[in-house]
Amino acid sequence: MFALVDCNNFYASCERVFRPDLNGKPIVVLSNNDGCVIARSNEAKTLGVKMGAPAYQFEEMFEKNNIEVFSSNYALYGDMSNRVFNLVSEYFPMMEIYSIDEAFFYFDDCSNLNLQEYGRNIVKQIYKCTGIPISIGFAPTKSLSKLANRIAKKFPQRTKGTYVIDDQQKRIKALKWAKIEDVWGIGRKHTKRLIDIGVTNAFVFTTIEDSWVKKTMSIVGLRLKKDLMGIPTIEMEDIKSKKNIATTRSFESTLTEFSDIRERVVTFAVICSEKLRKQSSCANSLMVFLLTNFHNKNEKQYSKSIVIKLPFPTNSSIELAKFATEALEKIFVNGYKYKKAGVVVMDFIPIDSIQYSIFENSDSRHLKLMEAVDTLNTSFGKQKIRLASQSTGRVWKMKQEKLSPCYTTKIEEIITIKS
DNA sequence: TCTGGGGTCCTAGGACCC
DNA sequence: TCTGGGGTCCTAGGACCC
Repeated sequence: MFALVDCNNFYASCERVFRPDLNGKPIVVLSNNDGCVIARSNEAKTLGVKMGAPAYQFEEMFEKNNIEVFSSNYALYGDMSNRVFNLVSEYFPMMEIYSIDEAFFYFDDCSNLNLQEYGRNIVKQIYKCTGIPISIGFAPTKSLSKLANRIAKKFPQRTKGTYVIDDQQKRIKALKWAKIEDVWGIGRKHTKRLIDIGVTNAFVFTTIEDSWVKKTMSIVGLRLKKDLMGIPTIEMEDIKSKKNIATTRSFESTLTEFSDIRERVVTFAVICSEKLRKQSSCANSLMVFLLTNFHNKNEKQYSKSIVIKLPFPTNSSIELAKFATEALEKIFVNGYKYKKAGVVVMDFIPIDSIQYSIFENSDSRHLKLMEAVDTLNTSFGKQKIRLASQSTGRVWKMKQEKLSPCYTTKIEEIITIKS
């Protein structure tokens, strides 16, 4: 049996944990730079706030309906996520963290368990210990457990947060209930193609020809079909480390000068290096991209990316910053108003399997230095030690006007209890 | 007149997820 | 004025190899 555990309206729920006065009130959480709505409490959903809505278009509406607005606080959400899944993992033998607010669990034998009761108990315990409401879906395959979870979330009174698909009748009933666009793995493009041939729910999807599915949706679609039919096809994965690491940002305003953009690209490369060192990997290649504002139809558009192969694998901030600058020089063109850039590092190898070369200029000498930099930045705050090519005085900042305290990760911001 | 067959690797782009 | 960021997997086609 698989179980999918998903936190309800996760970011909004995190904001509520230390602000019980917000229970029952509408909350939205905004993306970086306070750009778009990326999370909503149920109350905000009911009021009609759409996922991805640009915040500036809704300011009046937020005000009028007393919607509490937050900038995203990833330190808080990351920490709360760890708390939740550390606790849930005690109930199952196998866990696959799927995202910040979801994880799959698997167990071979649950014949002596009443899953409905087991799940409800977990939901209750997690809420009691962390303050985060979760939902659980049990089913014999991964995609069906996603669907079971959706049902649990949609009918909280009836399900009390847990739904189990454990026989054919329930499976078919659930599939018929699920609109095709809500099925895990079926996005906008496939929805359109499927609706064009009359497939409007998940059940009909499981009845169409394999050959059509394979041709139109590739092997991925076919696997999904089998999985929904109750044949376990999508397996548990043990994710040890990432295959790509990206740091990308929109700028607070448009930039035209090479030096301004270089400053940011260097910082992106440095952040990528830090993330690489955290997972003990070195990158063999690096990509830099640069974009104008594609929302602004009146401006000349430009978008370019470049991948460069590194002469040796590295996770040194100094080396990666240097290569990222070289890459940027190749794609930067004067005369455009740039809005976004990013650095992606790729082709990793574990740090302990690097072959150092006698002849090439490998960077083993940076290892100690980077270690020292990481230690200092951990103790004294992010980016306290920077490269000279990063900005020094005027540090550019994201717009984060509604940031909540880091209740669980900064000692100065911990809650005070008056008794 | 007539021009094989079987691979690998890389890249760009598409589709999806949260 | 203002529109996020970070991932995964798959396929087709080109270049190259023997």
